[in-house]
Amino acid sequence: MNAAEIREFRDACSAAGIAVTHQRQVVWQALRSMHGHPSPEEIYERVRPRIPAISLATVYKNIHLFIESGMFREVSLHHGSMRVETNPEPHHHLVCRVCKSIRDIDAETLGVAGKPRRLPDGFLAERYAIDILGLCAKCQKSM
Amino acid sequence: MNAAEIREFRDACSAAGIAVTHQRQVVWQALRSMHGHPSPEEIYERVRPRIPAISLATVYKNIHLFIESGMFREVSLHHGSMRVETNPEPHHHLVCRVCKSIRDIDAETLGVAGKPRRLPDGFLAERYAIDILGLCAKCQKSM
DNA sequence: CTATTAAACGATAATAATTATCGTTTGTCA
DNA sequence: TGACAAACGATAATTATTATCGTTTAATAG
Ligand SMILES: [Mn+2]
Ligand SMILES: [Mn+2]
Ligand SMILES: [Zn+2]
Ligand SMILES: [Zn+2]
Repeated sequence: MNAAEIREFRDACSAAGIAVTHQRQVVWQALRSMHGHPSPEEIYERVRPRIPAISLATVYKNIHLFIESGMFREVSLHHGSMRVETNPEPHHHLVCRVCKSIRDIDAETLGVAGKPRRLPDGFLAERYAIDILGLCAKCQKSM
Repeated sequence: MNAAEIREFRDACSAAGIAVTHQRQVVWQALRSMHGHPSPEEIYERVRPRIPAISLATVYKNIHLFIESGMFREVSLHHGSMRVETNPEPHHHLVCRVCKSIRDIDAETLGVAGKPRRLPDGFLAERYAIDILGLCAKCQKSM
């Protein structure tokens, strides 16, 4: 809305090497104005009042560009389908953001321990699931 | 395959209040024999040589039953669609396994800190994503 | 060891999320 | 002010998952 925000958006686009389009800016501002963890559909519904003719595909394309360029992040990586854990031992995961591989790592090797005291809003913790996001050795080489 | 495993499967079924069927047992054994984090399709392909007539739907149904009854777990909860993070601050999440709500929690409140030293296989860590899985206050009451 | 009955199964249609295609429009840059 | 690649909208296609429904099977009571 304001000038500083528009400048920030333009700078982010040029840093990412993408064009400054009206649709892109409105999607970006919608995300800026939203709280929580919206789905593409929810973002679409937020954008539609401003650009009634926008396509859901455009929203998807721009979300992906924003994530690739680091302007926003995904809450958790999608693997395309559900995955079943076959390792019954308590452990955590190394997840590669490029090839999406998942490797087990036990809490000891990881060096984080200890359940917390009390959680906000009376949340009852049953399990800690730590994903370390990054690059596997193979994907580091191919860059 | 062996008697002890079959006994374990039968006990788990009766504890879960579900019938002992041939298909169910083969899916269970397939999961037992697999490593890593297989998808329903991969489990299906593993089961097919033993029961060529099995339906993919049956594999899905049994995976869900196994997860509901605690015989296996999902690698990470599915929210049905991708979610975009709107909070630019580093933080973690409280995820309710019943209503699938996601609440932000900052690392400080959580009381876990510290990047680890070196990760196995040359994995390059870029970000820690901690999901605390459990029950939100509302879902605790409705039980 | 049967008969009853609810649960489970297989086939397949339906749904939901996401991606691909393609002709048209619009930024970018010289 | 063009030329051209990038982006857009419409929509078809794909993928993952779930629902439906007629048939088969496991549980169990007698
Ligand atoms: Mn694992
Ligand atoms: Mn968050
Ligand atoms: Zn990788
Ligand atoms: Zn809940």
